Amino acid sequence: MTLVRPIGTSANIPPGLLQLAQKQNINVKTFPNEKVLLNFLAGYVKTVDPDVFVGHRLENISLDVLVQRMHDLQVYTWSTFGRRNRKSWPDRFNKSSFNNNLLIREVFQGRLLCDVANELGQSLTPKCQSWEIAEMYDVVCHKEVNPMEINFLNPKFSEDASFLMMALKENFTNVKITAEIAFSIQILSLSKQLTNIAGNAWSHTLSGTRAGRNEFILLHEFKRNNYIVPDKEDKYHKNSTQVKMIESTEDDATTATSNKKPKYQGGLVFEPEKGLHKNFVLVMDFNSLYPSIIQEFNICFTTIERDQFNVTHDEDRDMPVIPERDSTAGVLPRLLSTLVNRRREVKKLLKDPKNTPFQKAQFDIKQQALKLTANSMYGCLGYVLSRFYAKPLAMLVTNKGREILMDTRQLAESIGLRVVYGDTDSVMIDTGVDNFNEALKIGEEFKLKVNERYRLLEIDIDNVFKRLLLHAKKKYAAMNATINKTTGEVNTTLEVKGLDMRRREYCQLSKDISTFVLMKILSDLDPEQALGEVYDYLEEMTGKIKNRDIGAEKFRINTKLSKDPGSYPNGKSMPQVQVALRLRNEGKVIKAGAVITYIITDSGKQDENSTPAERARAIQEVFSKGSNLYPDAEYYLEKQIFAPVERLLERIEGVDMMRVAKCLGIDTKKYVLRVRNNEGQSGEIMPLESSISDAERFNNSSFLVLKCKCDKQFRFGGIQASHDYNVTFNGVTCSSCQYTFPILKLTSQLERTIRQHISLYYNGWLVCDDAACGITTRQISVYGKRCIGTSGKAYGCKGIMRFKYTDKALYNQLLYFNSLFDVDKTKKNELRPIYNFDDKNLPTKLPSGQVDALSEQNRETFSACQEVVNKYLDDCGRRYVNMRSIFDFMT
DNA sequence: TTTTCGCTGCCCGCCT
RNA sequence: AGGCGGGCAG
Repeated sequence: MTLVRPIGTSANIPPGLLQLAQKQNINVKTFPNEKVLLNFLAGYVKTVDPDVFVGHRLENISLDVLVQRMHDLQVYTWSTFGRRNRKSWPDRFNKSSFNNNLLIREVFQGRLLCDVANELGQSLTPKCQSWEIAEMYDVVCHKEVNPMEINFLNPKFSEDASFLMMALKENFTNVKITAEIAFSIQILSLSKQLTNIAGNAWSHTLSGTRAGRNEFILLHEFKRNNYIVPDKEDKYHKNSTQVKMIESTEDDATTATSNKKPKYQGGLVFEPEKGLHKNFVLVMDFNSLYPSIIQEFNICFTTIERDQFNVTHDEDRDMPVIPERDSTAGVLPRLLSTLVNRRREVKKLLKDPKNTPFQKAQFDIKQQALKLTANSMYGCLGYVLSRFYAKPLAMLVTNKGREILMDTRQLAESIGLRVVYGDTDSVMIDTGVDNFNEALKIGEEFKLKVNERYRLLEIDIDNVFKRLLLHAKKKYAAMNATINKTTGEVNTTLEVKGLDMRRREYCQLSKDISTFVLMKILSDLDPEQALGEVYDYLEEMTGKIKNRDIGAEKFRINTKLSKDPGSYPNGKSMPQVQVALRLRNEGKVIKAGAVITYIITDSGKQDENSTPAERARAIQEVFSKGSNLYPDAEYYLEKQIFAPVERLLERIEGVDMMRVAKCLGIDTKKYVLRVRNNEGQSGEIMPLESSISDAERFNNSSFLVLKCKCDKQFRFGGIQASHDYNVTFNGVTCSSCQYTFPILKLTSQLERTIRQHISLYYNGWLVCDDAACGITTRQISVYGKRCIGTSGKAYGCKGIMRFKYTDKALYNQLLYFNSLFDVDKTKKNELRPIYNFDDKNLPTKLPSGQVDALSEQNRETFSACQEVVNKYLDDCGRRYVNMRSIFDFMT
């Protein structure tokens, strides 16, 4: 049924609407004004007496308006929307308008409000990005629908019946779609199961919060076990005087985004071995780690002494003690054990072929609800406002989690397995084999070894990756391999976690291209060929984008506004904010928490200097007819395609990033600049890195030049062949006068040279990295690292000022001097040569036996020299870090 | 007669 | 470096 009233200032319904509705078989009722309509609706609700209202965004939009209008129009039968018969509006109505959610709750008391897009709905549809009704329909029901933009300000709605009818049908469709979504995600079934398990109010479960459910399940459980539960606290009645005062003082109502600092340490994440792994990689995963830890170690309010803890804010001292291994299980572990066992039983029923599909669906929901309940237990331990807040217990759980993960890694490595990554409850093991079954066998063996260490805790093989590309912590892509047991064939599917293409701020086109690139890189193709195909594809796509051959919907970017759009300090540079403000100007309601869908449009040459934020347009505006707006090819190619693709290919062997940039039509000058910037920034001081040879590493370092008593100067390169000096068992000897350098002379010359380098460094000459400018100066621009240019006023040159003698170069120089006296390196023949290989006058190499002997004989002398260098190196090393952090903005 | 909200770890981009 | 913003991961 659809109710209609006249729209806008007009007092009339467009003529012929009812006939049209009848013809199309749609039940439409018309009313002379809004008040009559609302009265009818109230009466209708009373007769139908529904238990549940199902809708899309009821909480903050629809019901808000409905209740407000009933109040303003003095609809006296308003209370039929709930089940309490009431005459006067709640007192709360006029005061504190900031949370009318509670008010709505009160009005609808006695009936359930089920919102498919509220927090609960969103938690059941994690694949959605904007939770628009059309998107949810697509994701959940796999059906497409084209949403219509309805602007009732348009006067045609009060004149043209067929025009209005379209809008009414749109509403009608949306209602049907919402119902379909609600059914599809089984939101009512699931919330009912959750409610049954926890023993709270169903209406509360439907609002989507976990804390309340958790509180009730614990209340019931403790009551059952004859415990007295902690009192409920509010602002007048507080039990704990000490801790919470501090924590609640700076709660600011104006900031929607809570500045939540972590209260205790959480899960452990291993540094990934970045790059492409071509062997089979096993993903070993502890099944529901935290609930299992609580059971395994008997962690409970009743088993752990925690009053004395949580005082010093020092984790090591506040960490409670684990109960004895054979102590009787506490309430919490028993509760979790019950939940897990019930789930196991339900899953058994699920597999029983005697059950109907309907019953199976019911069991499946129940099984899910049990899992959700068990898993939300831990989170509430660390929730400050929880009635059962227990930081010591939460700390203990995560502490055990870290311990277990480290132990698991150690176990793996002790039996020669390579752990390439791990996050909180999982380890990835590079098996080193390229055969699925072999890999599986390694996994099974490891699984046994791990599981025999624990009573309850269980690790399992979650996935087998044929290829794995690790990009950073929590960011990777993999070819997930499964084997067909009958044919023995290995199938693979792409699995991506955390990468740009998983994020809603990247448009579909960007995701498509990233997917293509990954499929190629992770395929069985010859690497060179794969890259070739990637280049070609990128070039082809660039052409299509520039020619506007790709539909604008592929360019949609989603971003959430957590705050009111007006209150962003940097709003000017944020496209979402600009779009939100435009929409608001058009009269749309944009509240904090809205997801903005927009496109960066082409400036069309009219305004060359406009920023992307200024050119951002809401999706509706782009699609409105005659808009003449197109996606900004340059912006998308650079920010949405090149950037993610660059990150994907970053560590792929043989990739030519310059060519990638060229394929995408990126201004290569810009790119070169950016690369050069990053080189210095990523601070490639890695003394541990032994992969590069000294010859390479110290390529740009100055040689150590010694001056003999006889005035002869020569390059000193450690124990290696030279025409100018020999190293004998007495020390360094000049070839022309046979003078042997005493240690003191050697060290003093070394020290002098080092000081020269340091003073050169402190001269602090800057040079602009733009070759066309090339200005050298010691003047530091007030604009930070920007080149001050020839004018001295920071325009005219876009270059970046860099230190001529960088701190890195100095550090490297010292390392080089150190290496000259490194006898172990000498023996391994790893010193940097002092002659070029193509030198005509190359001295004959020293025999290795002689090198070994000389090395040992001079070990003491040389280590004295190393001491000298190390004195400065230590000093510099420390300063290196500090200087970098202080002056980083201008390097 | 009063009402909200699970946890931590990590990466990326803007501005100052 | 800090602040702000974004929202992925477990």
